[in-house]
Formats: sequence, C-alpha cells, structure tokens
Amino acid sequence: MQDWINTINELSDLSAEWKREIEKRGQLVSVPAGITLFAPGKPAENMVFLISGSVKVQQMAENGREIVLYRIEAGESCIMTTACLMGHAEYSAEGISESPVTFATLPKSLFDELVANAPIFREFVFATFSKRMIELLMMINDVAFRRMDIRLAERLIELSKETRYINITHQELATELGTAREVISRQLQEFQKRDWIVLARGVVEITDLPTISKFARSALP
Amino acid sequence: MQDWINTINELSDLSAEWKREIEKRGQLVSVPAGITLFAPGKPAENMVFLISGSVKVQQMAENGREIVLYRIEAGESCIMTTACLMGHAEYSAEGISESPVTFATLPKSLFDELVANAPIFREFVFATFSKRMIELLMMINDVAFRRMDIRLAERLIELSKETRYINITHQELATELGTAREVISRQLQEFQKRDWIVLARGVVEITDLPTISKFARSALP
DNA sequence: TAGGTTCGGTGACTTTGTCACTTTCAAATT
DNA sequence: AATTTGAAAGTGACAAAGTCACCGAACCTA
Repeated sequence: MQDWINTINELSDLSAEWKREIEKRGQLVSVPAGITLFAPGKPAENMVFLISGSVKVQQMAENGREIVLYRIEAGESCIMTTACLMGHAEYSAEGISESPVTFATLPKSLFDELVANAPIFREFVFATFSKRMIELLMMINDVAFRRMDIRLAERLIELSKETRYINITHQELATELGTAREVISRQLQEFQKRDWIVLARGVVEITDLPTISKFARSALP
Repeated sequence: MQDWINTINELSDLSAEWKREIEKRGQLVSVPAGITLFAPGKPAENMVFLISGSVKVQQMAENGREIVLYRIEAGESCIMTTACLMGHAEYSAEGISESPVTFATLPKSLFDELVANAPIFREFVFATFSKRMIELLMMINDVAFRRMDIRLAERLIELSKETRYINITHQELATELGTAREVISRQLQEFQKRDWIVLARGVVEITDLPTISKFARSALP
C-alpha cells in the first residue's frame, strides 16, 4: 500500500510531485480493533488520514455517560487531530478503532506546505472541517430537541441496511444516542411489543421495517 | 475606521503589504441590532470579521425550540460563513446581531490568497475553527449530560459579571440553554425560594452570588 | 383608559434519566 | 458436566425535564 494517497478521492488530482512528497514523508500505521488512537491529554503531532477501517469518536462525561460524535471512515481525515494540531488546543474527545485500522500520518511541516501550496489539499481540509461542523450542529439539534424513540428508530433503520439482524447491545445503542441504557431497553421493549422488532441478547432483529420507517418519519408517537 | 485589521489581535503581525491589500479589497458594513446576518438558504460569498458588536449564532428546531450555539465577538471571524464558503455546504444555523454591529468582509479570492501565502492568517483561520469546534463539543456535553439547574446557575453567574441585575426574560434564558421556558421559570422560582435571586419582569437580580456559585460548582442539588 | 402584547405562572401529564437492585445468559474454569 | 463469573438485560420507584393548554399580570401605545 504505497499508493494510499490515491485512495482518498478528493486528493487524487494532486500533482505527481506532491504525491511523491506525501509518500516519502508520510507514515503508514496499522492497529487492531479497540485501540484508543487519541484521547484528552495526548497531544497531536501529525495530521491523520484513515486508509481502511473505522474509528469511533466519542465524548465521555464526568457521570460516566458517553456519546458517539461521529465516525471516521476510510478516505477521511481526522479533524480532531487537525484541530488540535492547528488550534493549539486539547482534545476533548477520544478516538477508538472499531475494526483493524490503517492510517497515514503527515508531519505538521508537510501539512503546512500542502495547505499553502496545494489548493486541492486546502479545499479538502476545509471541506472536511465544515462537513464535521455541520454534523456536530445536527447532533446538537438531535440531542437537545428530538425525541428518543424517533432517534432510536432512525438508528435501527440505519444499522439494518445490510442485514435485519443487528448485533449490538442496549448499552452500545445508548452510547450511540447519548442516553442511558435503561431508556434504550424500555424503548426497545415497546418496539417489540408493537411487533416491529424481536430482541435477543446482543441482537435486535428488525421484523417490520416499513412500519418502523413510517414511525421514524412521522415524528409522532 | 480604515484601520480595522489591527483591531484583530492575531492579525496585527501581518505584513504591511497584506494589510494594504485587505483594506483595499475588504468592505466595511454596519448594521443595527436585531438583523439576521446569515440564515439557512442564504449562500455565503465572503469571509466575515466582526469589528464591533456581538452576533448571536443560534439553531432552530422544527418544533420551534431554539438554542444559542455561540456568540461572535469583536475581533473574531465567523466560522459558519467560512465553513460554508469553503465546504460548499449550507448553513444550518442563523446569525443575528445583538447590538449595532460593524463587520468587514473579504472576497473568497483574497481569502484564498491569504490562506496560501500568509501563515499568520492561516493560523488564525485554523485556530478559530478549532476553538469553535471544541466549544461545540462542550455544548453537546452540556446538553446531553448536565443538569439544567446547574447549567442555569452557571449562566446566571456569567451574566452577572458586571451587574447583579440581569436584564433577560425567561424565554431568552431558555434559548440560551436550549430548553423550554417553563423549565426555566420553575427553576428560577426554586432559586428565588432559596433566596439566591429575586425575580421581576425581565430581570433576575442575584442576591446571593456566593451560594449560587457554590451550587454551580457542587454539581449536586 | 382600553386593547393588545409580552411575560410569566400553573397544573396535569408524558418522556427521559437515575438508582438500586435482580435475573438471565453464555462462556470460561474446574 | 457442573460451577463460577461477568456481561447483558429487566424492573420498579422515583426525580428531572419537557409539553400542553390555559390564565393573569404588567407594559405599551393609540
């Protein structure tokens, strides 16, 4: 995988010289699933691009509750590290690999050169920033104003894209949505009572997708 | 006010040539209080610097509830416009002048030149981005996990920095914290019952700052 | 001073979050 | 195969937050 830069769509039009420079000065790293890649207290020294796998970025509160902010997927860069790199600020979130992950790092010096001299790269960085920013605004909207049952239904629909058997615990769902496990358990029971899903330990089986979808869109219980 | 660029601390070290260029191609605009400066649907065409006054950036939900995301103060730039400018994305928040406001706009072309060629300017842009990003993360933490009474107490303390008579309605406080007016009213009544504040129409008078402060720090009711 | 508007109060109810357990299940250990 | 153990999920009682529908008081302003 010496050609990783071309796996990032938005950067495929970079000049051959820049690509050579990036491959010379960048570093490829692979880690297994479940590793904390960044966390409050650890300073960022490089810009990070995800080549394969998925990284979950989440925030933890003093009371122990957690919320998943977003996921970094293959072909995306990590704005948290970039923000900390550029803003001389500290992380307030942590990043955990959800699968075996390969990423590339660029030293800050090269990052600076690229932002200055490669408009394509600059566009990429800003676009990533603003995309995440808007995601965070949507998240604030969700958490502050939207009903739990609707949000849960939406998330179940998302998760059932590939298979109707979703492998997830109630606690994990709670972390996804930033709520408490009990709330999810009760809500899932209610869904089960309505014959929309069937529950098993660690599994949610979607049995009536059309009705759940209707419910999620309705925004009314 | 032809010298506005020097009112922005982080940019005071820009070279004289860049400053001349900025003043030549930038535009100064003044608007009264209460004007919507940006809102979903209006595309951004320029980068914006606030010279004087204060702009409230808030988000509105379908159900009518609102939340104040942050304020842009004098000497800061508006990341929402920058994000929309660079990320080819749409606003999802609106900006409203809270006082008479003067701001300067830079055309995108000059913004690009500056980011490319003026490291000081580039640092400023990234620092602003990451500062706001971290603020938004804190806001998610607050909204998702922290108690209303504590958050309200904190906000009252903040607002009473200059005078113990805070001129604000319950609805405004609710918007600040992203909750419903009734919740604020009830909470304020509770504070009044405890002799921490005295309420009047449109006014909250802080009568026992030490105890409120202790309460805000305690995180326990 | 009359009428409208904004602001705040209130009670009944729902939803969400918390606490302190218990039970159930599955896998590892004896 | 029986037992232990830890994670996952269920439960009931309660507290906090949000919703709804309505009321009355305070304040413009015409």
